[in-house]
Amino acid sequence: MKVRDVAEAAGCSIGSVYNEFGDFDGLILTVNRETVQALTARLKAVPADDPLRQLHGLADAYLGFATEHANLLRSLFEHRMEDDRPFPEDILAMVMDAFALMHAPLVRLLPGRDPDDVALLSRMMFSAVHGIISLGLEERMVAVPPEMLRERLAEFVDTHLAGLGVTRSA
Amino acid sequence: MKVRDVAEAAGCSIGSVYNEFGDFDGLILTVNRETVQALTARLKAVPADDPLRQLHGLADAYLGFATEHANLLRSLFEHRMEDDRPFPEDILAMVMDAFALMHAPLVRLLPGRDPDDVALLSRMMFSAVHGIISLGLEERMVAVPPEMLRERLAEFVDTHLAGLGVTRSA
DNA sequence: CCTAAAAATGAACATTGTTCAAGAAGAATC
DNA sequence: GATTCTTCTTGAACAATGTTCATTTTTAGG
Repeated sequence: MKVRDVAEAAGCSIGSVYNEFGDFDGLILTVNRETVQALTARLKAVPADDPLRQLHGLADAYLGFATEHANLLRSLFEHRMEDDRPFPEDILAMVMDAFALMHAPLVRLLPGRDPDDVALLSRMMFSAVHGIISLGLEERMVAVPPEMLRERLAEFVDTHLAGLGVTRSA
Repeated sequence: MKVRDVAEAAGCSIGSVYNEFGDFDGLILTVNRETVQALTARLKAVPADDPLRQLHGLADAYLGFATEHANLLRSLFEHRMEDDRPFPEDILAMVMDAFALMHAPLVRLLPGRDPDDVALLSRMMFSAVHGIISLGLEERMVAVPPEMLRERLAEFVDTHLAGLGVTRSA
């Protein structure tokens, strides 16, 4: 993404882009905000009736979004602020909202556990799924091939839940 | 990293940097090669006597390397080639060598399984661990806090192995 | 209409990757 | 040692891109 391209696409001058977004970071962050919102909308569309089915649905929805918008997700997770400025709070809050959707079903599946423990478990599961998907879609390095990603991701979720003591029959 | 800084640090001209590395990509890739080699050396230092202890050791070594050289690992995994040129084969091969160290103990722990299956499982586990560590060290977004990363990572490995049917007593 | 505030503009600047003609250094031959 | 040829090194100049800001244009108020 280039400032000049944005200006041309918007039919305005370079200066106007700066008036609107402040600087290049502001431009990127605006895109990232829309990315989080689009992702959240997609995750919210997953049925929440059965927690196990919901977890699989969320993983699948995340995979779908990552497949269709690989660049946007990379921008969201890999962008570094200029001059070590802090990451905007509002984006963090939006990501947390999206994450809460993944946290909820795990809480239901592990009713006996310490809530703080479940919070860390869900963070870990999200990071793991994110890693599998993002490396898998890179098609380089050590990665699960994209065409197998869907079923293997489901398998991963099942395996990990089994390790946590969740029985599939429930 | 800037070409001019490299030239100054090396005590030569800008042109000499280009004679040596070709272009900016060549410079980055040279750094990435050293990164893979350093990582491999570190992983090879993990004792291979007991496969379960080895897996934990490898995860821990990976975390240690990522903690000490966050920028190098990011460069290795996030760098995109200019002009969509293909990723160098030799680096891929070196990464595969490093990865084989993680694959081997899992093969020993799952002797009954189809080798292709174990290959995919180990890729998935590596991607998962990579995701947990890289997001965790970012300290932003949904991530496992760095100070808890070590023990939680071990817990993750145990949980996933349990899900795969590996008993800790062995 | 006139004036003041607000917004838009794009030329000019700073940084950084890249090129390449010119010069320096070295090797080979006599 | 001198000459020539080859190779290496240099850094000025160029290209691409983020950034600034004095100027111009537009809008709003009276």
